[in-house]
Amino acid sequence: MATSPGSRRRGRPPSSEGRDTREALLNAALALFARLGFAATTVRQIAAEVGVRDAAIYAHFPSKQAMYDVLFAEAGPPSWERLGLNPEVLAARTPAEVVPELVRRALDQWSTPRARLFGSFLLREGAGPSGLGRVYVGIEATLEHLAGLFAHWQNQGLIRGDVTARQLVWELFGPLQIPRFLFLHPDSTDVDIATCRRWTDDHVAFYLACTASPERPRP
Amino acid sequence: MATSPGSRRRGRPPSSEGRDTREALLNAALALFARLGFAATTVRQIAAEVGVRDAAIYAHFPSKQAMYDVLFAEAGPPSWERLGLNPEVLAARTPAEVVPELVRRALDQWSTPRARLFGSFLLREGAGPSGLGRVYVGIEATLEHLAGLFAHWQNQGLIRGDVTARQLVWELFGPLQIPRFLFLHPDSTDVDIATCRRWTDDHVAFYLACTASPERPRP
Amino acid sequence: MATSPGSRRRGRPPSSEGRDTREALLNAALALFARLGFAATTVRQIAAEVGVRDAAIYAHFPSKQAMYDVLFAEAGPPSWERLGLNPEVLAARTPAEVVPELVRRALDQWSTPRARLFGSFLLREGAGPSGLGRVYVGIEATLEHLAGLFAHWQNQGLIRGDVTARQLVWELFGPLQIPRFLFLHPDSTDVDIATCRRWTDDHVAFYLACTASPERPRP
Amino acid sequence: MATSPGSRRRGRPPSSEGRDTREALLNAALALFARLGFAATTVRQIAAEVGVRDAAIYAHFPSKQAMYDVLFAEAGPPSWERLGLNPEVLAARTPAEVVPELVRRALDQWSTPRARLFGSFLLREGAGPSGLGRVYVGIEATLEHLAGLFAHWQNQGLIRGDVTARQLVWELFGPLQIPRFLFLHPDSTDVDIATCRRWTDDHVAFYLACTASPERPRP
DNA sequence: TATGAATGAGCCTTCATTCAT
DNA sequence: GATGAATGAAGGCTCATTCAT
Repeated sequence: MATSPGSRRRGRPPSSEGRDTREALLNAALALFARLGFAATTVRQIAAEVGVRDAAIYAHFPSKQAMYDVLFAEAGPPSWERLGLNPEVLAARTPAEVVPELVRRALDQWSTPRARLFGSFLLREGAGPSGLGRVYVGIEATLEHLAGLFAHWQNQGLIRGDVTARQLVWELFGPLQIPRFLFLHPDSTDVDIATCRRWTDDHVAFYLACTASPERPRP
Repeated sequence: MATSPGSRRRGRPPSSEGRDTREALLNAALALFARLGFAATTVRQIAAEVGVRDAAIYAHFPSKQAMYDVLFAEAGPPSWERLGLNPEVLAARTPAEVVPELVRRALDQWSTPRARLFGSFLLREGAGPSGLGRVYVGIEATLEHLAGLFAHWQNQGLIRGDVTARQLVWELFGPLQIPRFLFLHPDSTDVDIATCRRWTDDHVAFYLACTASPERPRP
Repeated sequence: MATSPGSRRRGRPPSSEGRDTREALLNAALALFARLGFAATTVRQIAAEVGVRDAAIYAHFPSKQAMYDVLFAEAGPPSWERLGLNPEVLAARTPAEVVPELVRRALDQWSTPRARLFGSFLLREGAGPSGLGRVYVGIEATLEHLAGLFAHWQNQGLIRGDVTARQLVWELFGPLQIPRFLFLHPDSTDVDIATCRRWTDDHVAFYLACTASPERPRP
Repeated sequence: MATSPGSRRRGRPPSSEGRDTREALLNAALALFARLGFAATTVRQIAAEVGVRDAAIYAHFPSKQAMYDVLFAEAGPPSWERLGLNPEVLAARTPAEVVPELVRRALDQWSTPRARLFGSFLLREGAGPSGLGRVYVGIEATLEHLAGLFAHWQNQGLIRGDVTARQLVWELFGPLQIPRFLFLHPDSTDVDIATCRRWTDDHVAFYLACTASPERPRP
């Protein structure tokens, strides 16, 4: 992955090499922060991964911390909008149809290399307010976004009504987080990802069985 | 917490001071590793926390890494045995009675300062096989230990039988891990701990409602 | 000799200062290794001698050991070629003329500050295979280079023929080594060097008297 | 050679272990100083070689430097007296008989492990006044001791008279020093020692041939 | 006399960063 | 925009030594 450094001549490179050195540096930094942690990652490593010298970094970022900050800001909650799942549309269908798709899409997103990197990155850096806090924000956003949908289903009698809609969402997505972080990390193999999917499928089946409205749906 | 070093004179301290420096160093290291991560923790910090000079560490451990290794080896799965929950005894009671107690005890253990430290420590260091892997081992141990109990309840018709006992255990404890790591970290306040307990209680209530055998218990 | 460091500002020095830091570092290291030995020499001393901070060394060499290795590699046998003594040319002259000149040139070379430094350096570092071994290689090279010349003289009856030519060379140069290392060290004064020359002259006179062919030269 | 430390119980050992810990320490120190040099030798190494802990050294010597000083003081010139060669007695015999014996005895002494250690020790520590200076003192003592003998032979016409007796001694022993230090070091093998002896024998033969009085001995 | 535990100094090296080019 | 050479701070660790036992 790392271009061998030292082969580069000095001075400003032809602009054909593109302006994406900055992007490349960010990617390298993300990968290394996720794998090693911020403190254990050196600017030399980041630069080497991109094939430049460490001093070149300071043409793009004022400091190592600044790279971290940029990444941290990007590491926002997974956007449900980006998932193309419109609650209004979904409301017309039944939980048995929608829930598996919901989970599948979430898993697809969590499985992307970039998401796995961000996940490890957040997990590592600060159990307290910083890292896991960010995960929490993501969860809250999900709850917010989907609670309406589940409430609608409750009103229709398609899903049990004896707990809040928020909790229903949480009971669906909360249990997925452990397999997610356990199996979806930057070094995951295909086997890991498949294992994760199996755990997830089992949970979804259980969830649907549990939450199906106990009484028969009203006519 | 940190005794001020530098005041001590040169040689061996009089035994009247009677402190177990080795243990103290391990505790300080655990706290710092959990809070800052291994790489960001310096041996001088560890030593200062105990009130000795950094060089004194090397009379007890061959290296900083060795301290980590000792801690890592200690950070085993939470022993269910130590929880004083005997499956045979529990089998005589109903899930509605036992499950909340089970969870309460687990939470009690996870809430201890030491467990919170170890949790953060493991979370930080190595998402892949090392840190979270250890968490996974803990989960597996739990599944192993309690699956028999749940199977017994299934046989008695006290709990739904349409999923495996293992999954029943997982559906109980899996969802607790996120609130656990979210709210039970080394810097948790009482509010954090209370919040965690509330999430947990909600889940237990939901779980019991879901898993109660759908057919009425056999007479 | 040491430029005072610490006055320099942070970044790259303006090229107007135009110094070859790498060479300067090697020279300083050689002097210190010779005087104090490798282990007793600190990188800070080396750097200070050159007027830079110790960290600057690592822009030029990967380690202190690497500096040693470079010097050790350089400390090859004194090149007779460099002495400008061509055996073919010398063969036309008599031992009584050539031998004193040979010795004088060797002594001139051994007397240079750099040669004295290398001598002490080699002497210090490893009596066994490393240091003195290198001296031995130098001696062997000399024997090799000059044996032909002495054999030629033997054939002409200009020098005694009852020992091998190799031994004749050795009997000339071997005895010079003790005064050499005794008096030609990095701290030699002019008096030391003069003393060395006196011992040497005495030996040469003795050598010529001894090795003159005992029989009268053939007509 | 090193007893494994750590097996010793604490406190004062039974006096049966003898009072030679001090001697053992000195021997270990000599070996290490010779092999590694003073600076590169640690008190831990010395102690370990003897099977005690480093702190124990300070029950016998006030400092590492003190050990060095004791050794250095011992490293006196090889005593010709100890060789049992009485110049008066030798004077009654011819150079052709005495010289080979003289050299053989010197070589025997230089070949002892202890002498080899002291040799390397002196060679290493201070090319200038300290180490080689000591060697020089040894040489001077030899010259002093034997000059009378050679002068006697000169008077008898048994050996050439055109150089001073002092130089005759020097021309005999000076050339031996290089093979001595080259082949007689602490790690010498039997092959090394044999090689040294061969070089030496060649030199002695050459020396005798050279120094035999050119004129026929007076009747 | 020997040990374990501690100190203070210092060592080699690494790191993030700066600056002239 | 990128580089090489430099800095200052610090980091892990070793060393000689001290002291209570």
